[in-house]
Amino acid sequence: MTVKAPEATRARILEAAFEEIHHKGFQAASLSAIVERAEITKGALFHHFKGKTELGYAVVDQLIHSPDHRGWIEPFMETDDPIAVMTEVITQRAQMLQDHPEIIVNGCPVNNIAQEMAPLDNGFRLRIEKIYAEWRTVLAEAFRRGIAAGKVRSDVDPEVIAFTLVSMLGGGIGQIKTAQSLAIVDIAREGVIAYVRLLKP
Amino acid sequence: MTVKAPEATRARILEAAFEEIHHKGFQAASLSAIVERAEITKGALFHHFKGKTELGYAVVDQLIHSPDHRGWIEPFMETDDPIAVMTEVITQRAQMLQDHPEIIVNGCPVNNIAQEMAPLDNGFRLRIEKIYAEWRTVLAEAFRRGIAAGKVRSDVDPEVIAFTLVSMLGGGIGQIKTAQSLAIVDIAREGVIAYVRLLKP
DNA sequence: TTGACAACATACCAATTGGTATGTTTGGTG
DNA sequence: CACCAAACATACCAATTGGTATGTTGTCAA
Repeated sequence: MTVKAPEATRARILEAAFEEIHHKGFQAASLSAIVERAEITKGALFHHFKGKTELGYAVVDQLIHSPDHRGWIEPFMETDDPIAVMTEVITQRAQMLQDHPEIIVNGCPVNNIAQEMAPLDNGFRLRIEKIYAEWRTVLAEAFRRGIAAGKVRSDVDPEVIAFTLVSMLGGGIGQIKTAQSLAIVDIAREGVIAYVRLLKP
Repeated sequence: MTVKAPEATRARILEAAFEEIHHKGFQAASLSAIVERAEITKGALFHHFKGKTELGYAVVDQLIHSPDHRGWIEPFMETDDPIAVMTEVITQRAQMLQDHPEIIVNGCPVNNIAQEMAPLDNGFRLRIEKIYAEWRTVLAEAFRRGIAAGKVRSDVDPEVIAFTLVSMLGGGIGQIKTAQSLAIVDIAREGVIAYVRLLKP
């Protein structure tokens, strides 16, 4: 690193921190390991971030914009047929797990840090809650439109469905991570599809 | 501790370790803190357990027998109406959360350590998988009996339902822990009840 | 061209970690 | 009663942790 490029350096630190945290968890993540992974020094790290906690916050703040997470949100933002969209999305994601088993082993980054840090630090908790709240809101509104369009049963509460779906996906990843078998990915996918299927009028 | 009572001492260590791990996670759990909490010394701890990992294994092994966890399993072991039983159990548990907000903040011990340690250590992973596998099996068999008894739709796969319910509960606790609001407990309960309701013939 | 400040690097720090070596005490057995 | 292994206690260890103090280097405005 002879060239000075603060934005690029910051991005590399964030990337290295994200991977270290994704693999080890936040508390077990080592700043020395992050520094090594980013091929910089502690001087650079502490120049860009006040401390480990602030670095963690920055990582979480960037999670909400990650393509991986947006893929769960944006397909539902305009549709009035969330059942069809969810079936598509879950099928595509399950397929992706076959090729990239990394998620099967290490789980969803958002879910991981949520489970670990939400009870321990309010800064983390509020940031993660923001992510989940947006997710639930988008899903709920999609199902509301679905009901209005007659494509979803009208005797269900959209917000309850949204919460349940987020639970199902987060908990599913957790079980997959624990089982570490490809067979259980199919079961997880079928579970979600069967659920939304039951929501048809 | 002047009196020597190895079994009692071991139990106290396990209890202290359980609480420390439940609050901080396994990796962040400090043996010194556990020693302090159990009001013993490191000599006693390392006399009873080979090291931190073995202690963690022992804690997980005991989780499967905890009354809190058995309460999710045993009610389904004989019934042929799992929908009614789940509605009962979830209602009772949601009520319990109102009085004991500790779980709302710190989450389900099994779920916590599963998320944290399953990817990092195969010893943990296998032990946790055993817990989940038993849970899924009992639920699946209950729903199989339910189908045979005509109390559950026959066009659903019991194993898929079992997996989905475990996902829903684990993920639900995760969201509750992040949201830390009592209102969301109601939504979580309604989500589970609405789901099993849809499974009626 | 030259400051001057941001962007880094190096070398260190006290505190804490899991673990160990070496005790001392206790309760049961011969 | 003697004694001996099990059940603890005390004091320590090297390694690692997040963090800091003090540099050096590059870049851009004046």
